[in-house]
Amino acid sequence: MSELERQLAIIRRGAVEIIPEEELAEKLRRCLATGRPLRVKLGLDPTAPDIHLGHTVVLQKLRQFQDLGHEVILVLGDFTARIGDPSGKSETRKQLTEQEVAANARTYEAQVFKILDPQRTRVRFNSEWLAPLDFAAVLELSSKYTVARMLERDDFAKRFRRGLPISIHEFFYPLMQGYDSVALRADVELGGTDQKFNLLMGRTLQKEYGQEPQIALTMPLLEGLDGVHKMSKSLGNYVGITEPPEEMYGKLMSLPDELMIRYFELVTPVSLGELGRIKTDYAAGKVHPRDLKMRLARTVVENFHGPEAAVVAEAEFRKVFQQRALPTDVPVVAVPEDACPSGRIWLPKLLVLAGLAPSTSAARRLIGQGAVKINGQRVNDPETEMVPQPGTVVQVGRRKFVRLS
RNA sequence: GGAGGGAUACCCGAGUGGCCAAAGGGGGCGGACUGUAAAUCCGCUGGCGACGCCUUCGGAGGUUCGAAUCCUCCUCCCUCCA
Repeated sequence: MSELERQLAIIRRGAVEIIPEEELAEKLRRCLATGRPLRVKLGLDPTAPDIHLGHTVVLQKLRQFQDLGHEVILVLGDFTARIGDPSGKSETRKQLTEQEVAANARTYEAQVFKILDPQRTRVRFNSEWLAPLDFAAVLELSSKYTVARMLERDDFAKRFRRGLPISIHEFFYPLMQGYDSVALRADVELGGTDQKFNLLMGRTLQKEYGQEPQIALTMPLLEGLDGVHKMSKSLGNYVGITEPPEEMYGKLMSLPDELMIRYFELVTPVSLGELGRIKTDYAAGKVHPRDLKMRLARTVVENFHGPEAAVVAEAEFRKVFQQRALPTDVPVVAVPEDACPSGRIWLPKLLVLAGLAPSTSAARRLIGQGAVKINGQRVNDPETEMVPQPGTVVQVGRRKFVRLS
């Protein structure tokens, strides 16, 4: 396999579209000949600095570019964010102060460099080149595109058809993002599939400004732990990359089997060859799906917390969920004196105090449903009273434990 | 500016004077099974030391023995016309 083919294969991994692939090959060929790396751009929204696995799909791809010797430019859309929100239908997004943007940028860096190589990454703010544009420049920019083409964009088209409002300024978002590519002379821009229109805008504008157009590379939107909706914090189906190792490992083990391969492909650094082996072994039934999933969980945890942490997390998982034993670290909770004047405490009350149930009503239900154990002993009577002896372990469901102090 | 329709629990959505803490579905949570997967089955899904009481059906008043349901005003949303 030639170097060009090798690079193309790696870049293609997991990608939904590479528009157009021939041009990418051409750019790569030139790279190999001249030694000048590609400039690969990714835009980030500085309003949401909490990164989860879903965001890492694109970061992982950037990392692959870096490993191939290319250069990555992260564009923080501070200017874009200061103006408002493009896709929000009704609420105008609160404007960010410079301090907030700076703070978010730092948070981003801390997280992003868990995946990216800092040596080969540059971070830029788009206010750098967008803020100085005057109205004449904006007019020129906006003359490069037509309303009809703007309305081709899916969400605009939909809203237009339904008679929902589209503010004029929303048209500027793709223009601004596209202009980022012009300002940076990007060779490639990455994004989720939802970014396709914006990525293509970069191509169009670059051509208008006399540049060679960038390649638009779209990556899938990763499904979350529910296996249905895309991963997002608000849906609660996410794995945050700063979560503790045990948490991360456990969450990944609850992933539906169907998504394992996809996760291997999109969010782990396993090599293409290894990935191929995993796929065939799994398809042939050579691995127990559970074991493969454990490998996935281990790999991901390793990636963010290191190999030792991964080993510990796995051991912990085995202990708690396979052997049904107590976790190593059980949070300790103190029972306030005044909660049990008679020396005994009503169990539902205890569960609430310990944060194991939201209300005594809910606690009663849980007890009635056989979810509650004291020192491993199931309790079924909601009227149970007990002496809160230090060391007593209270458990609700499979994963909530508390030790009394 | 004119005409009409709507707002019900986490979401969708029934209910149009008492039997309503409010059908049904989704989601979620527990239990069984198990591989913290899927599928399946069962239960729960406002609060309160509780077979009773309290607070909930956009908001504020009113009618009534009794209101999610009827009346008045207000807020917000949608559809059609201009």
